[in-house]
Amino acid sequence: MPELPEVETIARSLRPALEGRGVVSLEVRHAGAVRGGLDADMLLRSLPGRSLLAVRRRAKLMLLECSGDLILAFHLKMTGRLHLPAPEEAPDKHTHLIFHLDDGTRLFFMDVRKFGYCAAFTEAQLQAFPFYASLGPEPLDTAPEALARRLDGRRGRIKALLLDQTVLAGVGNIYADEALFRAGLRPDAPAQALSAPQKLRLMTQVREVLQEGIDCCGASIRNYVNARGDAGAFQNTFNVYGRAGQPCPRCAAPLVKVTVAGRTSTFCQECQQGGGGGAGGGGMAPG
DNA sequence: CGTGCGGCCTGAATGC
DNA sequence: TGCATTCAGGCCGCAC
Repeated sequence: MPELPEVETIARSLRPALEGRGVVSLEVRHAGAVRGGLDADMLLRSLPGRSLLAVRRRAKLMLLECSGDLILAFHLKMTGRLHLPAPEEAPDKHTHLIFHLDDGTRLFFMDVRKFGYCAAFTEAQLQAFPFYASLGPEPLDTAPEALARRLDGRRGRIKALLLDQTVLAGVGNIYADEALFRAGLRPDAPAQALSAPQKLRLMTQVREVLQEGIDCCGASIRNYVNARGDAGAFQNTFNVYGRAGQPCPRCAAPLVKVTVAGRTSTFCQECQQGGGGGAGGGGMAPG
């Protein structure tokens, strides 16, 4: 499930292949993959002949900036992929869009579960797109103090806020659980019970875990690979995600699983606290 | 304002 | 072996 580090990794693998290329044609094999902005028919008519100027990432969105004020925004959701196939590679049944480029290469948009989408916008339409317009700050471009302040006055469980893309952008279930472990905070801790140092430590750990994810080229859970098909390595460093029942890497107590904000959350009841207790509580050494 | 749930969608894993 | 159930979860819409 591509979160910020995975989308960033894919962007980096797409850049050398796409930037400066022209789009010759588009094949729409599943019209439902095109949503928002222009519909599939309009995109089919308007895309050919444009150049791909830049590959950008915002939150978990991949943005392909085209000539003539057109931006393709891809959300990969859980199982979406942007894939640069080998010349002989045939599209499978999950390949919904095929972009044919002027050097004879192709870009596949694939998604087994069809949650993901490609939406085409003008710059002004993108800025007005509600999901895009409401996105919070990029964690890696924002000081941890400023990120921590975005939790001030917020109620609700801390993990729900980490996953709320309007609070901060790009964190999903994996990185939320890992950051909470490193910060020594329970996922179900009430945000209003956290001290200022706890909030700051949490946001510092959010930034660290996202940066380490990028440095590892993402986490390969289930099917994630970059556009060239390479797996990431961050999954090898998980402390808690997907490890319910296994020993805590810090204290060896069995990790437990709870549901917070409708998502499975794994944490250590010994090492992760609820927020109220002493300010002295355990800070976690990373990794 | 916040919470919780169903829906979207399919394949892998699990259960009987 | 085979069929049914559960789980995975980003985001939205809705009820409370």
